[in-house]
Amino acid sequence: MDKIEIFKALSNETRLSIIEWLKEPEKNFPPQGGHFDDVVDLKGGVCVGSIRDKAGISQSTVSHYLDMLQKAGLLLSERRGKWTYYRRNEETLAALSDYFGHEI
Amino acid sequence: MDKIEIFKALSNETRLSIIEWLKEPEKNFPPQGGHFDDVVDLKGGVCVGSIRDKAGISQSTVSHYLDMLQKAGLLLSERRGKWTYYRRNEETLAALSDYFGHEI
DNA sequence: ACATTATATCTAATATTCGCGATATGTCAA
DNA sequence: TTGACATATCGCGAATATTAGATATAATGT
Repeated sequence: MDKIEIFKALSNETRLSIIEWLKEPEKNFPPQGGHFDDVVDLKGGVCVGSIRDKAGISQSTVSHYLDMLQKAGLLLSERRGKWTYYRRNEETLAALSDYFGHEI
Repeated sequence: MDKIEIFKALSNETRLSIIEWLKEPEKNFPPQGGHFDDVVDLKGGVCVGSIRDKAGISQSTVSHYLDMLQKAGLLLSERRGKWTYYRRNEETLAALSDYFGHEI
């Protein structure tokens, strides 16, 4: 867990919002995965387009942001057909919360 | 509590270390306030010079860093004669810990 | 095979941060 | 009141971040 990389990733209004929005995906985004015939478990993941719509920034920027958050260990992604679904990496977030509770 | 400003302030190895060092000032820094005749309560504060020595960076940079950390609400400062003593602002740090425990 | 759609990557202009030396300010001691 | 010391501020070039348009890749449907 690279704390510096994590704090840099969180040092931006939009990126911090993405993390917060993804805490309650069904509340903050439209239903996901309606395109699929068979039922797939998206684990609360949200596709890039939905995040882009919510954030109101360009596609390339949101893609870059999601990559930064993933590289920092804050998000996980899974590709399903044409779509990539991003969800929170609760493991890292719990470790971070732990860090603040004890080290800081 | 401006979270973005806080995360920016913590997005630097030296600045994050300063916050950690100041959790246990007597362990990480030489005894403070030896210059004073009468006993003054420094509340665990450490002077800029000691922080500069520990961090191994220039005086102007450490002064700037301490200012950033203070503006973000993470540090408090108190001037005593020629020296300025910096200590943690536990109120903000507790609020931040709370944020991670609940919002994130 | 080809057009369409979703996402990722490349490129580049602009903005911000980093970290230092130089200089200013404030404080004390002689 | 002058000199010495601690800290703060200024100014700057270098490095890095921001953000978007253009383009590439990957998957799907016809």
